[in-house]
Amino acid sequence: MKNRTVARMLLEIAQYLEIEGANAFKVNAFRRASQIVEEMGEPVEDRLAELESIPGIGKGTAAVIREIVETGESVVLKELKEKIPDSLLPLLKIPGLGPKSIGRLYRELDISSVKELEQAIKQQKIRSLPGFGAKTEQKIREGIRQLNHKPERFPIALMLPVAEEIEDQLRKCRHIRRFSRAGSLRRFRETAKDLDFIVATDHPEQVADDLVHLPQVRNVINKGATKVSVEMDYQWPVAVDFRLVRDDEFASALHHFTGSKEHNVQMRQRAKRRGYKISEYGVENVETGELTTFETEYEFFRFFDLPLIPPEIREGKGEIERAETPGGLPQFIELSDIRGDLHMHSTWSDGGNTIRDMAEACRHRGYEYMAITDHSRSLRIAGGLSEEQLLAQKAEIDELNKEWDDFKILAGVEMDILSDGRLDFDDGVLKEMDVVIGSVHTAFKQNEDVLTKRVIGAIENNHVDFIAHPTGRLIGRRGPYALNVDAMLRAAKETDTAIELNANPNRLDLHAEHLRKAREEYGVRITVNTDAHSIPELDNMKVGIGTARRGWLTADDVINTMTLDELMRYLKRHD
DNA sequence: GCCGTTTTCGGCCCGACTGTTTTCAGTCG
Repeated sequence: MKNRTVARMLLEIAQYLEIEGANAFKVNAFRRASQIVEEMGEPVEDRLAELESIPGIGKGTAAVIREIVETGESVVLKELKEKIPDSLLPLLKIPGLGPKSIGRLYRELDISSVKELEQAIKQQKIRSLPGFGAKTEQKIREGIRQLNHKPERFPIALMLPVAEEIEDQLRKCRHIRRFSRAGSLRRFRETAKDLDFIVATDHPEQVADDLVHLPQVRNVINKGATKVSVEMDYQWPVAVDFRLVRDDEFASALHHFTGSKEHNVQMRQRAKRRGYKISEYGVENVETGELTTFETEYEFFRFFDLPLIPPEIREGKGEIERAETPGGLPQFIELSDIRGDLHMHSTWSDGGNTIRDMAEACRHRGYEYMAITDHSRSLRIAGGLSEEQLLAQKAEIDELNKEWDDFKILAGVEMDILSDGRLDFDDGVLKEMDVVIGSVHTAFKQNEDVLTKRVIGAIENNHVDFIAHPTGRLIGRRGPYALNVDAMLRAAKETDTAIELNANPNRLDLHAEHLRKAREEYGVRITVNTDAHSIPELDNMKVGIGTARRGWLTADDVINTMTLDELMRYLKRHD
């Protein structure tokens, strides 16, 4: 029984209870239990004896978990399913329609599926219900339409350029004192539902007018003195919220709308214990009613005796507790710690720019080194290099390196790990290269055993320095292949081989949870690289660093923060 | 259902917005 299955069943219990109209806190208890099981590092069946000692799990939920693990079923869930048809659950996804309304629609109009709901709307049955009206009916209709036509969340690769474009516009707006992105994009979550911006201004009405006239606005959802919601026209309609606040409210609003929800709940619980109330406007002393505001988030956290908790780790996953321990939070990696990019392509294989252009671009970014790592011979579709071409390329790199004394190009290769587990070049070639990357580009469908052996085989080769985009997933398009990540990390630790965090926003691979595991459980070295196929893609390092911070990484965990000398010693350690 | 350096009972994060209402419930973030 997988943790995911147990979590899924607990969540279903929560959803049925919610529709039934059960106590909201009881619902929340099951939802929380579901999340705890989902995020548990080890199999839940190994922890059956100590379930009640986990915060958030008590007598009730522990009994249900044990029952599910031991019998595969839950009596509670079974009984709920008999009372409430499972075809009601999809209705929970309709925006604007919540569990209370769904419960009433079912009990009073006998509606038990999206189809029946659509029919009832057509027959104008909804508006006849007390408390519902014509507008609500239309809102539900619109909600169903959205559900069918729009992905729920957009990948960060799509949202980042949109956010950057909006920020360019905001910089040009008059009457704006300062602004910041907020929400899940500020936390560098890999997908986002919408975009949030906090805007400080003394003239909210004028700014609101300017915002609804931004070029890409296609639809104004909502326009008031504190909030402007619009839909912007990109590949899909993108929902964008602007919160207009006074300058002294800016820090509190920014914290509030950056979230995550779980982080905010924990901060508010902490405030409450101390006799304060946190809102988006400031911190209120419950006894005196006095409101404290802050110039910056740093001051906000300091008010609660905490260091600044970076947005990227505000997920309610132990960051507040860790900040309080004597050691405090780690010193998280920053973009300025990166001294070079160790994975990129040139016109020699499928890249768009020459080696010289890529080098100048890297030097311009303040790097001390970079590695050219074009594809190897088997990857024909990407113009993979033969042995001879690889050595010729190395000669070109040696020539180029004479031009700078403050910068060095390392000669590398992104070598295919073939489907039968062999490597694309033999050791004689590999030992000539400064950087050797092992990558899986074929036979993604292999089973876990075969695929994991392929990757570990590459790790065990003395010349392989790191494994690129280890799980192969493409966010929103293709899931990871069946790699046993724990087994890979163990092998990487034993051989002191690094693992890549591929900074391409379509990949972000390894993802944040695996990175945190790599650091905290295995102590594996990571390398953050862009895998750039053209100069602009070198800027993806920003997203990579955001993701590294989500994974709680420090500069010491990442090999391309080393000086050139340190790095060369590290790369040579096996040769 | 969960939880307790104020509590084993009585709380459980907070506010805005919307649509339906004469004072509020539901939904959302």
